[in-house]
Amino acid sequence: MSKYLTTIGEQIRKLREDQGLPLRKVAAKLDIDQSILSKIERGERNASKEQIIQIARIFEVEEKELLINYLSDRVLYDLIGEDLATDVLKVAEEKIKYFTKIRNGK
Amino acid sequence: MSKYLTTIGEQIRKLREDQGLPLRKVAAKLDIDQSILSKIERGERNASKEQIIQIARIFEVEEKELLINYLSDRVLYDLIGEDLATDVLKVAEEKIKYFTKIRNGK
DNA sequence: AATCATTTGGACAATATTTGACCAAATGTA
DNA sequence: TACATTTGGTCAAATATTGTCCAAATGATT
Repeated sequence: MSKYLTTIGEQIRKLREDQGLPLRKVAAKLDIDQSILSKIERGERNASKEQIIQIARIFEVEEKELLINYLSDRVLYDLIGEDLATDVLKVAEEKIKYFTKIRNGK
Repeated sequence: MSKYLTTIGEQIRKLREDQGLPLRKVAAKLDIDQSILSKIERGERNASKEQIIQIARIFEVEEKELLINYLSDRVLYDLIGEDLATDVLKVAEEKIKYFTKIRNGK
């Protein structure tokens, strides 16, 4: 079972609540309004990559862990309602393999 | 070897050139300026999903074939410069499986 | 070379989307 | 009740997207 089967928003909310911090405090560190953070946690707004990195620092978790969850959510967002979604991801993987192979000299 | 190891733009250009059509003609059918189509083919601009569907009709190819290439390009665009790209795609696939399972009752 | 068709690049305007502040209402808690 | 926290909605500013238009570059033909 992967540890990523949750949205980035849910993950952030859990981190915050586990530390017993109010939106206000965390939002202040991120230099945004608390209502924006509330919306990010509920998936109503999008966080920027920079904000995700700051959040990783604030809660002292691996940047990578949050980024993977964040980016995979964004990828899925592109595919909302597409029944081709699974095929698309497979092709995307092939392309990445192919292009990185090319980049590293044939 | 997959048939998708090309960008959607390259694929469109190939379809057009194989039929010996100028940008002007195809652009007219799409109701956009030829320079825009030129940019789409070279990956400098993005096509809309509706345009991709029209293009499939114009060249009489499977909508699905173009859409998969189109969407996978968009997915990869989100991941430009990310060395986590492969991990992200794997997690995205897991999430899709997971959520569609949820949707279909448990 | 001259001409004509095609393609490309860049400036520009119009439109749409994103981002965040702000504040009031709702909810939770002591 | 009183206080803290969270949420929902409106608004303005900033940014991104989309397409037109036209001139320059490139390619093909005679």
